[in-house]
Amino acid sequence: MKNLEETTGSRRRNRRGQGGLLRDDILRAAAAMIEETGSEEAVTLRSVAREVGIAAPSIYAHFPDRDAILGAVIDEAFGELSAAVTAAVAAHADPVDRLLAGCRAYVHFGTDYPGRYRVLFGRTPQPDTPVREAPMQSFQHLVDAVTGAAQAGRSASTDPFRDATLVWTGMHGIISLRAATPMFPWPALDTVVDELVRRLAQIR
Amino acid sequence: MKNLEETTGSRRRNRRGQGGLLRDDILRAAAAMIEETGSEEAVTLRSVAREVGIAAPSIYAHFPDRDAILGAVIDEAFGELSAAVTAAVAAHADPVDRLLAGCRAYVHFGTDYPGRYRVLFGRTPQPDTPVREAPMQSFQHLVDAVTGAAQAGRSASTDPFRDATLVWTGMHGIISLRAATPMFPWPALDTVVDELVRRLAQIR
DNA sequence: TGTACATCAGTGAACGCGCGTTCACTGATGTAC
DNA sequence: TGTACATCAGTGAACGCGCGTTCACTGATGTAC
Repeated sequence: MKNLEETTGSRRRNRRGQGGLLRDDILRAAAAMIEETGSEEAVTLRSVAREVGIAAPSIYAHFPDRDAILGAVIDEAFGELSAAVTAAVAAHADPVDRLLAGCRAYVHFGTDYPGRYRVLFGRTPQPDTPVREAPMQSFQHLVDAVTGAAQAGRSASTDPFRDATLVWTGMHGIISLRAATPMFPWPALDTVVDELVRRLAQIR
Repeated sequence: MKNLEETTGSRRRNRRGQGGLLRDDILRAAAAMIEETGSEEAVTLRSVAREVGIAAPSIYAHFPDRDAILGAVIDEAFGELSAAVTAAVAAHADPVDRLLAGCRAYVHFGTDYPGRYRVLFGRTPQPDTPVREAPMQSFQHLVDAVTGAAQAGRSASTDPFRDATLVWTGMHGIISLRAATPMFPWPALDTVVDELVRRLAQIR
């Protein structure tokens, strides 16, 4: 029988100078728990410590408090989302292909990692939350993609900002409504994304 | 100075036979707290009791446990949303007007009462959660509205189920993305709803 | 009309739990001499 | 090459808190006679 409380598991202490490795383990465990439970409430300082196999106070060497863990998970998740979209876009030259590929990558990230997507865009921010610049830059890339399609004569958009806003809204709707109502008979993901983006970005 | 713990406030005991009134007070308080805090975590059995001005165990006369309070709030919220949409639709005769009015009412409910909308459609359901029939019926009304517009020659839709799914997805996206990123320069709500619904329902 | 009593609408104290955080500490690892 | 020692990477116990839930209870209200 295993002692269930505060067990230290089989983890070996890191060597001198390698203390930072624990930070990565903590972030990995927190992200995994968000993905498994589908909510961030389950990510408590003590539950993360348990998952990693360390004593709860050991976390304070790497994060000032519980919120800092979640904040770091958010930063990392946004980096992953951004990288996935960028890579998908880069694989195509045609403006419409680039737009559609980026959108598919965005939606796939959201449906493949619903927990991580939720901490990014599924919560009402506290009034004192600072505005993050990175998402705004990514949105600008989407505006640019719609503009590019319009300039190539492939979109009827006369207001790329407005249409990019609609596209982003629609993609967010696909991700979060599917997560909220998994029993609904959803059609195949990629065809829905393509159709939605084509209509909202006025692709012709 | 007021005693902050477990104070009973100025509430008067209900008369015999009127015990059910407390149930309504509990639901009202729970809904108000969800709206104020923007999350359901804050709705604890004890915080609701505090808000109503009763002792915590008094709740057990009306709800078997904490989850039952939230479940009742959800049922009530869905009734309100459904009534708002039905009333809006009934005010119009033209098929496109009916569709747009219903969609506007849906989105307004979501943006006016983001907390209530979130408990309805903002969470990943537990695997054992029973499927609720009422939302499926409401979705069928949306399919009917798109079908009606198509039959009147006002929509190019050849697949009303698919297009109603897109419309629902888009409306959900408007509500939840606005709640998640309030600092974004969102355009006026009604024009966004109209444009989105027109494009996704293929109104002409 | 008076009174005993059943019922209803709650209360107050207590329980065990997991939480975030603090504090003083330990013991292996590397380094200066 | 040997050894004293500083440092690093953590630990274990404890704290006060709010939580959901239980239990035995209280006292006002209505009713039967």
